[in-house]
Amino acid sequence: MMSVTIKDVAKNANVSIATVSRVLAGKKEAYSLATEKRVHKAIQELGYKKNKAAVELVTMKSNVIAILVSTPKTNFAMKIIESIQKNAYKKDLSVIILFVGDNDEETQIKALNTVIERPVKGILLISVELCGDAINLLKNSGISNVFVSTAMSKESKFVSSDDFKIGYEATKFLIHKGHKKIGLSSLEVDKFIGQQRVAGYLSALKDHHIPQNDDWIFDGDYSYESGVASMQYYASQTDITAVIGASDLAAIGIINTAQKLDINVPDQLAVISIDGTYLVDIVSPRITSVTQSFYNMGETALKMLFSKGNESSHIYTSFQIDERESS
Amino acid sequence: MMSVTIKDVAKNANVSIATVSRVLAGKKEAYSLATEKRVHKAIQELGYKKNKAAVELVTMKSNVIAILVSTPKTNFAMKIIESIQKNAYKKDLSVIILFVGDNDEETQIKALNTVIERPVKGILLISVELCGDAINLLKNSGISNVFVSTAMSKESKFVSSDDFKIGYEATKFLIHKGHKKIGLSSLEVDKFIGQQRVAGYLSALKDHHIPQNDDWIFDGDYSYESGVASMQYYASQTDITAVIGASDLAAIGIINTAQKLDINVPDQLAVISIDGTYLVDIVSPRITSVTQSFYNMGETALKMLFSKGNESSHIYTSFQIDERESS
DNA sequence: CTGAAAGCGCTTACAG
DNA sequence: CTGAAAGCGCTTACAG
Repeated sequence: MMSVTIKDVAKNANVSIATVSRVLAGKKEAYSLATEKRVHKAIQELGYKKNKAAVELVTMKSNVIAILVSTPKTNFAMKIIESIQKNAYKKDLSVIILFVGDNDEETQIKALNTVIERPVKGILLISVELCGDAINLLKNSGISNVFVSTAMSKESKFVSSDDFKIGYEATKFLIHKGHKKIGLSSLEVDKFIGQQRVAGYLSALKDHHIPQNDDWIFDGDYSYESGVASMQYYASQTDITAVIGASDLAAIGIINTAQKLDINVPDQLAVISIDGTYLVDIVSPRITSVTQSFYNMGETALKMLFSKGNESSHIYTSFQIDERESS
Repeated sequence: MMSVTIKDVAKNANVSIATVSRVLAGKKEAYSLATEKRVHKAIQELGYKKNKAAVELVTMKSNVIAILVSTPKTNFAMKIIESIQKNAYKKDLSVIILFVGDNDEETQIKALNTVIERPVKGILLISVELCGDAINLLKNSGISNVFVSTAMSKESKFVSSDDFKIGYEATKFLIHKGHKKIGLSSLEVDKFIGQQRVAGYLSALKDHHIPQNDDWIFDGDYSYESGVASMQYYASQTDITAVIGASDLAAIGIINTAQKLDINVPDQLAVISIDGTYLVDIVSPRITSVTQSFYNMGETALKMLFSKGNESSHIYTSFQIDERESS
């Protein structure tokens, strides 16, 4: 199928292609009303669509932004994507989405190459920690980029919650409820976010003069299964009375396993989750959560992508604690 | 930042740009090993990346496929997208994702225009019913397309579950459990999928000589809230003993509301959901479901997109009933 | 095995 | 207000 080009429109409207291009671009001063009408009529008649590839080639830029997102173990990434998508749409930006493995250098490099091969306007990376070579590739590309939800290194732009503060506030909340033996479950303790939350957790304990216990911190991957495993462990090896689930799904795993073990939530075990997606409201008991503002996160990331200046600006989006039935 | 082009590589490797192009394309017969090595070395040194926009312009095709997906009310679309994404990745295809309103002609047209403006290889439409003008736009574009999860009209390619059969089998399952008063909740009764499921439901009742009752069918939109509303209605206006939730979320809404009303699931009310995503396993009671094969659906859709021939081929992916605790 | 050249569909100074 | 022309970075017959 031969598609209709700017030439066909020009011929039909009896003007030059330059004029058609100007009308298309809306350079008002550059053509008469009569011309404009003829061109629009021709476009209508022929069903003409601009060829973006040609435009991108000649202008060396595009209105495409790329999202790299790690294959979901949790469910919040979708919310961020939705937010980015909606806001991008308003600004006439197209969105390319690529899933990458979280610690998989090969897919990271491949995805980045795919993206860099076209003149994308910017790259958003949602909860992916980039491997060494991938970081260099991204830097050398010179393409504006923002890390979302996961803070990378100090030299990159990122928007996320303040995970230290999340760890601190979640812990403080449980302490104020009278708990002294508090678990911290299912986070990746050797990754940036995990470290921040652990640090915040420990800091809260310390500030309240509560002794810490390494056995209370359960390494995991934010998944439901990880929550299940942690609860089995906690029940058999510890005497905690409260636990912070590092994600909603992990918290649900904890609660379901507790119920199976005849441990009443919240009476025998208080649970608070981190994330606060719709899941916390549809399970029973409804889960008290540290609720992150994912929608705002996506919106902010998009703004940062186009903001001039500081290449290492960090923005923390707000979070709040929503008390429900599990604590 | 001036990026490096094929010219730079040619100069560095001391060959023509035609040769560089051939090496890049891997046309083995067309260059010597020595040349190949020099070119690859130059590419390495300069950090050259092909400009996709130029390639697309000259070849008039791309390896981009577009996904239009309706703004999620349910949670299964993500599974389909994940599947498409993974399989596309293997075939070196990039994926553009656009969210569109379900009955929103404006966003549908805008999204389609965005997509058609570049030489995309194909368009996948996940659970979106296209409005009239949008349908024409898609057809006239001449771009290969497949509807996923929602069957459109008979003239388009689609892959989905057989929703008549789903309605039939879900109903039969409950009948075999001894139920005669069976609700069908939260589906859009005036859309294609809803109609199919209703028809299957009625057919199963008829085949088993069970009288139908219009009051048992509750119009909705597959959402959690819709499930909640239906249960309030059923409890006050009907005496059903079993109900089919049109999505997992709807079923969860039904169950949570039943519990609030002191109606025991499954003893006083049996519940079966349609979808069978991970949600059915993390709530309590775990929900018996008609489990659709979303992963397979995405995979199949991608294959259909590139299959020659029949422009109106339909493929039904399989489903199964998984009995759990809610029935 | 290799290169010169045409051409893909646009945009944008430049000249009028 | 308008057009002729150069050029974006590639691919691919064509000719050798």
